[in-house]
Amino acid sequence: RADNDLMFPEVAGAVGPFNLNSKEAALFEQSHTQLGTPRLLAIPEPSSDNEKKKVGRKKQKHKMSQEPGDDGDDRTREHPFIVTEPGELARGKKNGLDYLFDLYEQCARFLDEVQQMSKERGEKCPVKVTNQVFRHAKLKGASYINKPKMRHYVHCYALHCLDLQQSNHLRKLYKDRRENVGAWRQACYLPLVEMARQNGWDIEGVFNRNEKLRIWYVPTKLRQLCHTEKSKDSDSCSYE
Amino acid sequence: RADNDLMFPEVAGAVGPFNLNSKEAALFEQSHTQLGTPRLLAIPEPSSDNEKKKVGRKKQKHKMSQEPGDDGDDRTREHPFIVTEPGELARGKKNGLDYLFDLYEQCARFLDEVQQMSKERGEKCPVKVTNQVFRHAKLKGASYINKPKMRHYVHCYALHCLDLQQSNHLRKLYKDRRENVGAWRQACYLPLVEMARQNGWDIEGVFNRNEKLRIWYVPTKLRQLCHTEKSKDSDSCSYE
DNA sequence: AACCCGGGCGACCATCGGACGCTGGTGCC
DNA sequence: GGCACCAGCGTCCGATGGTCGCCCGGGTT
Repeated sequence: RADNDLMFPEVAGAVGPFNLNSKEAALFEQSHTQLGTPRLLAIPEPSSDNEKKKVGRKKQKHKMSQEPGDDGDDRTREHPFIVTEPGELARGKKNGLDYLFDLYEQCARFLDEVQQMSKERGEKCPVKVTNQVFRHAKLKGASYINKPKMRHYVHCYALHCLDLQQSNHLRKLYKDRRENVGAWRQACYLPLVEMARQNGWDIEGVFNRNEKLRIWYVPTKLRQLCHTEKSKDSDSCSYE
Repeated sequence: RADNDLMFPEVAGAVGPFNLNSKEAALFEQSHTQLGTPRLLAIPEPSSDNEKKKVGRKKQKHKMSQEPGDDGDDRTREHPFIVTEPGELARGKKNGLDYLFDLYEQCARFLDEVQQMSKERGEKCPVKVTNQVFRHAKLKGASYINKPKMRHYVHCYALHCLDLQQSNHLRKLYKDRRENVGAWRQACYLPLVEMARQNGWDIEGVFNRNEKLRIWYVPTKLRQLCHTEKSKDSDSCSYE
């Protein structure tokens, strides 16, 4: 039959079910490039996992089979973030904000790779940091990157990209006040809402116009804040 | 607690679960504007349903409760398309290609509306014709628009947008040869692949550069064809 | 050592983009 | 009227964007 979309006989067979996208066949992933450690993890503030790098030990499965006397270093969970000022190294079992922001740059790099690959394979080419990118990052060994975390702090990174000055001030302020990360994170919204106001409330546009931000989805909460602020604005002056 | 993302007390309550997006609350939809019939359905070639417009009768449910002697006019399925040349009205219980292409323009209009609405509500604003747009079209009474159909013929519409001349020629050719719609549809791929070749195989870019096409996803089949043709190109000259 | 605070991220969910193939409309004989 | 063709579109499916809250790490007492 000629239909069922199998046109171009020479093509049909060759192209058919050949999308490695969704599983990213380990073949392609394991190899070389090693983005994770040499350049990237080294740059910012690796209080995280390369303190001693006891390499991968067995993954403890809920209190079972844990050598006694060895409380290991194969941490599963990343150390929590604390508010640090720019250039400051986090003390103790914590990670600083420079490290947090570097994670976003790493993701951008992983996105680049995914884009390159999908172009070579003739697949849909992602424009944003998608699930596929997180999966790719994991396969490349960047297990410290995960979706919920990255999405959680996107707007903090946004402020960092859009107004480094103000972002740095806020970090210093919240550090000196000994506020926790959650409080700092919340505080990052306000300056962004102000920026949106100055850009006709087009927060989407604000993101898209910035080279580094373009690849990140605007967080729902930020969009909502902009929306309600806009409404309050136009409420309070009853003309127009 | 201050976290759990409920910051800005005055905002939290007001904004919370107020996304009408996914159901499009009939309230907002039923009303006015009536895109469907007056301007749009009237323009092209409504061999479709307004021949007599016996308004909505009961939807027959698989041979049950059908007034005898009344084999009604409440057609469920649209009349199939036939290959028509530009300006030609389809004869009999068929629809012509001008009508098909108009459906795409209607979708663009529905997308506009959805974008307007989502901007007003501070929701994510779709850039492409998404499920939401099809749902909106249906709610607005354009029941003759549906996703599988529109996706099926996207590349035909693409040719129509990108090279009207060639599209028209192809239509005439296939009409004169008395080819069926499926054959014409298949034939539409080739000129597009050629266009992609002339644009560095960037079919995505070809779509995005065209005002009307930008809102449509590049069909998988077309992307795959471009990919395999590209491979054949570079195979056949062994240098580089 | 025990406790409690805070936040990392596993895992879930609604919805998405995408596709297949059944159903039945349609024209021909 | 009956049949064979073929295409419309209901309906499914894997994967996506987005989120919640459990679990436990870590600092404090």
